[in-house]
Amino acid sequence: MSLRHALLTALIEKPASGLDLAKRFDRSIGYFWSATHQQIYKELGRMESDGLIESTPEENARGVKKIHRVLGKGRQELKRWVAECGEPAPLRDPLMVRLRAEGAIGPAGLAKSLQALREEHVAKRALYQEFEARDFSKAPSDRAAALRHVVLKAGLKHENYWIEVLDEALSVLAQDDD
Amino acid sequence: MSLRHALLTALIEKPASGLDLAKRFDRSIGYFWSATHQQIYKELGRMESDGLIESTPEENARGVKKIHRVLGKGRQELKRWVAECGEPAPLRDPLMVRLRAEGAIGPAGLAKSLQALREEHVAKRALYQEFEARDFSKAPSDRAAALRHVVLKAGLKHENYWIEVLDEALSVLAQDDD
DNA sequence: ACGCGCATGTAACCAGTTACATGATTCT
DNA sequence: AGAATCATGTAACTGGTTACATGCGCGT
Repeated sequence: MSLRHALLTALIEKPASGLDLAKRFDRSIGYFWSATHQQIYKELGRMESDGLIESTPEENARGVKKIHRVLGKGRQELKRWVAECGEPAPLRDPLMVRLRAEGAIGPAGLAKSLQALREEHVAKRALYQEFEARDFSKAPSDRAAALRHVVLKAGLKHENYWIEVLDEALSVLAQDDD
Repeated sequence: MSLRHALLTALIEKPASGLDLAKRFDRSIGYFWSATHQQIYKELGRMESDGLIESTPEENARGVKKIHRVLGKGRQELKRWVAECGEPAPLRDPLMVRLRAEGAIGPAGLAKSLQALREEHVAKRALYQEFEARDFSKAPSDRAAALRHVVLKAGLKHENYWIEVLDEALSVLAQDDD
């Protein structure tokens, strides 16, 4: 149920249309919670009928831009959810399955695709480093900025985690030039 | 589509019944690809009708234990999938949404639930460390074992990643004793 | 007037979750 | 015979993905 709360957060930061949100998700928020425009429209519709946001103009017309604003009930719901105890998020990682499968059936040409994956993560890390240099080169003044910095640093760590794991995997796979 | 391949891997290691698989998923494989028994049964059915595995006895009777074995076509499919280029896995992490939301609406009592989360990750890390001491105290001999070790080390790194991120978040949240 | 890009949406599908149903075996 | 447990399965639902449909407004 996090899409709803990601949207509430984005709309509190600034009221917007569905497409605006989709674009913003492609940048900042989307780096840790991706969503397509279809999903966003559907959820906005539900949020409106649940009374969490208001959307103007009201009519359901295609092609007409609609602006969505968070209502009191929406803020309340977001606050409730933030404090609620979060599950530990059951891990589900195809790479681990792949490594294990390679172990079970023998060399199958994994290395090449791991190399490609590694490069994507290196690129993403570089991107995050740029963001950090641009937005957080001096210590952030307010709490909200400090929290955004934590989120960005988490992204960086995450990319480093991937790169390290891929390097270890590649060094094992290289031992019998597969 | 990874459940299918996780099951193929597990069944190549050793033919088994649905419940056996569910139990094994609760231990080793499930640490990086969780699945419930319902899901497993459904997927095994599809895999059989796709000709990837054979299941004896054939009849669909409740209560009667069935053993599943991987067929040639199944091995082939697994091999194909292992080599195939893997997507970069679109990140989707509720914690980041929470942090950002806290930034947007102000203190909302996040710290307590982050503490709880942190403890779970510490516990899991300890568990993995036990596994490592037990199974990999001396350098693994064969390739398959080396790959399993890489997977376990990835799990460890992952828990460390979480703990570090949570510590950073907690230190920011602590600054205004929320 | 028509084509293009902006904007909103529907429909069909797939993977995963939760709750529940039912048959077989074993132990007392 | 009854209870516990092993074992397999169905049904309803939710969140997310892919493909497609439709309407408005602007530039040429």
